[in-house]
Order: sequence, then C-alpha cells, then structure tokens
Amino acid sequence: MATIKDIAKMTGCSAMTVSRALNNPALVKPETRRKILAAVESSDYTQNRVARSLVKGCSYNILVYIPSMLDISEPFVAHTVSAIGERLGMSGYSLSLRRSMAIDNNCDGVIAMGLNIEDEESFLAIAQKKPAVLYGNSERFTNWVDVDNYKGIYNMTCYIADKGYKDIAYIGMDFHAHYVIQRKQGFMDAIADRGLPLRDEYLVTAENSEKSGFDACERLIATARPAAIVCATDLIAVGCIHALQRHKIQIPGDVAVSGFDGFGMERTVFPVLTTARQPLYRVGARLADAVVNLINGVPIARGEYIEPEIISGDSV
Amino acid sequence: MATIKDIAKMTGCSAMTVSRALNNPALVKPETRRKILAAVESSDYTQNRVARSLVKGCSYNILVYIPSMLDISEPFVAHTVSAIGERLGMSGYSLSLRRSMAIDNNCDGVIAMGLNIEDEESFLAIAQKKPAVLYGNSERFTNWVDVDNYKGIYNMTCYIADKGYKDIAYIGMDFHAHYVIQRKQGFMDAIADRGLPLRDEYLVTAENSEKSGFDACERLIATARPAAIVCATDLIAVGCIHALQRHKIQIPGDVAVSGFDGFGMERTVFPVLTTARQPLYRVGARLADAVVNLINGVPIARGEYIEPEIISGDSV
DNA sequence: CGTCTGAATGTTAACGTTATCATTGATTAC
DNA sequence: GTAATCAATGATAACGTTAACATTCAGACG
Repeated sequence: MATIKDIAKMTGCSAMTVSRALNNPALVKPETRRKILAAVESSDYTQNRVARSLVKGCSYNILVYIPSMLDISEPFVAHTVSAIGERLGMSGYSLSLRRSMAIDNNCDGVIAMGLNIEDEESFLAIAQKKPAVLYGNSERFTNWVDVDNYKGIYNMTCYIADKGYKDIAYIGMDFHAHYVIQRKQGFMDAIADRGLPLRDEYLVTAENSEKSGFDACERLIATARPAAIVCATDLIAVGCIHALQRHKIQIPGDVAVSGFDGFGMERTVFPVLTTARQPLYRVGARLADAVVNLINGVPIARGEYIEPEIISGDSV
Repeated sequence: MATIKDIAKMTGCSAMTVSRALNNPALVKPETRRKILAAVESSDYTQNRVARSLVKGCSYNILVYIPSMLDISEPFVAHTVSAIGERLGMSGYSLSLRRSMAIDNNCDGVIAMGLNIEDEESFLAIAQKKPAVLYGNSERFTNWVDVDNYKGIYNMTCYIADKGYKDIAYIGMDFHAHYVIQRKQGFMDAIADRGLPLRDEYLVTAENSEKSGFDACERLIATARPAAIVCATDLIAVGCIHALQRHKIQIPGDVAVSGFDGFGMERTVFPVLTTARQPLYRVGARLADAVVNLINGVPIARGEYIEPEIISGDSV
C-alpha cells in the first residue's frame, strides 16, 4: 500500500508537501500540487486514517451503547441504530456497538439509548469526558433527542377531534415509563384543549399486545360507546379493530381507531390503520449529527423532541 | 490520558514490559505484572487502539456497504445492519456504513449486501484485496451468506402438506430476482416431492403488497378452491386473508394461508398468520463472524444458506 | 570454573501522518 | 542597499504502541 512517502519520492518533494497538497492545497504551488495529485492518481495511495488519528489524537469512532435489556431485534432499536450508522458514515465516522456500558477512550463521542438508573450514572460520568448524546429525555442532562410521544398522541387526538369526533376514548399502557406517561398526557391535554368530555370509562388500560388491545376494547364497548378510540400503540389498535369487527361495529363509520408506531403493521389491517409514525430515522440521524456537532464544538441548546408524523389510513 | 509510558514510569520498568504485562503476561515475572496491573488500575490508562492499529497494520474496522438503491429503513436492511453491528462489536470491531462502493483501505474487511451488476464488479475487485463477505448468493464468489428462500417456502409447503392439505396454491411475485425465483421453486419442488397435484390455476402472480395479494386471491378463488394458499410474503398473505374473509371463507377451516417474512405483521391479523421468519439476526451475525474469521485466516468453505424458521400461528 | 541456557527486561526503531519550526529565495519597503 | 516580508518547501519530532534484537543475570552442566 503506497504511503505519503512513496508519493514524495515519486514527485521529488518531501512528505510534508504531499500532506499539504492533499489537506491544505492553498499552501502548495499549483504546479507542485498538480504533480502530486497526478502521482496519487497513478498509485494506489489512500490516506491512512489510523496514522492521522494517532497524530490528531482522535479516532473518528463513535460508541453506540444499547443496554443489554433492549433487544437489538426490536424494530425501534434496529431502525435507530441503522439510521445512526448511515449518518455517521456520511460524516466519516465509524461506530462501535456496545451492550455494556464501560468507559472506552477509543472513541470521540458516545450515543446511548434507553438507560436504567445505574447506566445513567455511568453515562453521566462518561459525558463529563466525552461528547455524549442520549436517546430518550432526561432531567439531568441536556444533550438528548427523543421521539415526541406527547405531541404524537396530542396531535393525533386533535386530528381526530378536528374531524368532528366528540366522544374519544384512550386505550394505553399503565406503567412507569416516560413514553407511557407522555402518550397518555398527550391524550388528556388534547381532549381538554378541544373542550371535549372525558369520562372515566373512556380511559382503558392494556398491555402492548394485540390480545390485550382486543380485551381492553371489549371491556370498553361493554360500558360505553365512544365515537373514536385513540390507542397508545399499533398492536393495541389492531386488537381493538378486531374486537370492533367481532361486534360488527363499522370502522370508521361507527367508531374510528388510531394507532401509534408505524412499523409497518398499519398497512396490514383492514381498514388501513391511521397511525402516528415514530420518526426513527430522523431520531437516529439527529443523534448522529448532534454527537458530531458536539465533537466540533457546536453545543446542543437543549433536549430535542422529534414529532411523529400522522400517517392517515382509512380507520379515521 | 495515561499512556503506557506513564505506567512504565510509575512502576520503574520499561514501556515494553508494560505492554508485555498487558498483552502477553507469561513473559513477565508475576511480581512485576502485579505491580503493573496495580498501577494500571490506579490510573485511567486504557490501551490506545489507534496506536496499536498503526503498528499492527490493521484498523479493527469493517466496511459495510449498502447500495444506495436499498433504503436503510427497510426492515430487512435495518435488522441485518444492527445484527452485524452487535456481532462486530462483540468481536472488538467497529463498522463504517457506506452508501457508495469505493475502495477504502481503512478497513480490515468488507460486508456488502444486495449488489447490482456494476457493484458486483467493484465488490469482486475489492474482494481480491480484502476479506469480503456478501449478503446474498452469487455464482462468481463463494464467501456469501443468504436467507434460504428456497428452503423457507419448501419447508412451509411441506409443513402444510404434512398437515393433510392436498390442494395447495401459491401466490408470489414474478420478476427476475434470486429470492423471487427461489421461493417459487421451493413451492414447486415441495409439491412434487409430496406427490401433490399442481394445476396451472394454482400458481398466481402478485406484487408484494396487501392490495395486490387481495386482488390475486380474488382471481384465484374465482376459478379454483384450493385447501391452502402459500404466499411468498406476509403482505401478500395479509391481502389474501382479507380477500378470503370478504368471501366469508373460514381460515384455516376452509382454506389455510401461510406467509413469509415475519417482520411483526404476522401477529396483527386474525387469525395470527403462520409464516416463515427471515433469520435476519442470524444472517447479520454470520456475516460479521465470517468476515472476522476471514481476517483471522479461517476460510469459508462455500456459500451458506440460513433457513427461515416456521412461526406457527392460527392460519394453518 | 567457564560456558551455555533461558527467563526477564531493556533499547531501538518503526508504523504513517501532521505540527512545529527552520530554511530558502524572491519580492517589497524604506 | 539593506532589512523586512512572504510564499514555498523541508527537516525533525511526535502521537502510543509493538516487533525485533540486545542485554543482564541466575542457574545448570560438563
């Protein structure tokens, strides 16, 4: 593999001049530069980034930390990781995927997702030393990017309300996680802002599965008959649709249904589900851009929410 | 950041002894080693891999090439990339994602997926110089890993046949791509091997969409009434299910339906779709392991197919 | 006792690049 | 005419590590 020294010998100048011709052309006489570029063309020279890294004191590598409790095969993990990878590649960075949070100095920055308490401590420690960005919101740290779960459901509920639906119910999860709380709050606030009625029986709890969505919907329609049902996830919405169909309730004629996630299953039900698609590509891209910016000294003003996009189907 | 020289000073030995204590402990007196390890513990020393790479002449980086015609947001791309990333990380490698195929010497190996003709030429040229593995089968190259589309449909068809279904139809795509041809052939061979009848009207063409699957199924049942329908993709299968339901045909009572992909939508239809899940994690893991093995001098005997797994639902 | 062996450690140079300072001419300014 | 300036290039060292060879010293062997 040709090196800068080989090019120097070929052109009769020093290695330094070759380096300058390639990295800082203004410092080299045009004629010399032409000669050097021609020599580079005719050889198989490419810059050795390892050597550059050594002298520059950086690695052009980003650590991506996915806690081991998250399965890499989860769509939202896989899509985000791939988006991060593509965008980092565009910026000339490589990435190292880690499943355990250990300090690693062989990187220029860190992206971490979905931390539990102890990981958060480690992450904050690392963030003291390296540019770091978090996927998921945090009150202890400002460099984060997250899906705007609140706005996603809020906007969806308004979208439905603005179509004239008045009695709107919500089927969602009920455990202590940011995104669960935010989605529910988005619904509540949208209902309040639109001045719509909110009855107790319009708030139903389900797990994130088709089966649980089905059962929750059955419970809901046994006691009430809302005009629309906002679901916290597509899986729940699908279960909901199946339950309604079982009772021969027309969608969206009798009851409208909306979902949240947009991982593809919205197209597999009939009618096609109206859903809020998680902007996973944009989140991954933003995480990558943000860490690269931080490395280059461009700070992030504050945490950044990215709004889901409403994918309108035929269920509303 | 502490270096090997700092540790050397702290312990009163040479940098070389420190290096040996860390990389080749057998060469260092136990007492010296203990002293060195203690010093390393008490400092913030971690090996500088960039420097190691420079002297070793390798980068511990793998190039992952995804042609620009493939969208990184496609589930099968995103999941495979993530799996590659996880497995490379486990082996201490980073990855650089590229959307254009250019020779890059700053890597120890290459993984490429889904090449068109011109990319294939570039890839073969690169493979002359670097350990390289291809995602997708090839006749011009032996280091490849691919989903066994043939066996996936073959096994599924046999699975259905062995449940006693005799008249089995196939709805699949019809364009010139390996996976399209292989899936169809898998069906034909399974039917032949089980000695089942194959009528012309049992072979129906569709595009990979719910709508097209729906239409294809309508055409199929207008002229024939098979006992089971093997679909080339889950989307087609979903369309198929909707068409059957529209005609009040019971699944699987009157007609069984199977899909192929297993990206999640199999759980969103009722009845839950029996499908052959693409082993994307295993493919990604195998691609990563294979390229690392190649780097370490372990050859791949030949191309390797990985069989989809049958996920049994309620539609068969 | 001298030589040989081998374990333990040290010294030097090298990997390929760039930062820093030095040198060389030519041009400009006074 | 001499000093100052500037463009172009070169020489050297450094980044942190390891390969290759060198040294040291203790113990084994005849």
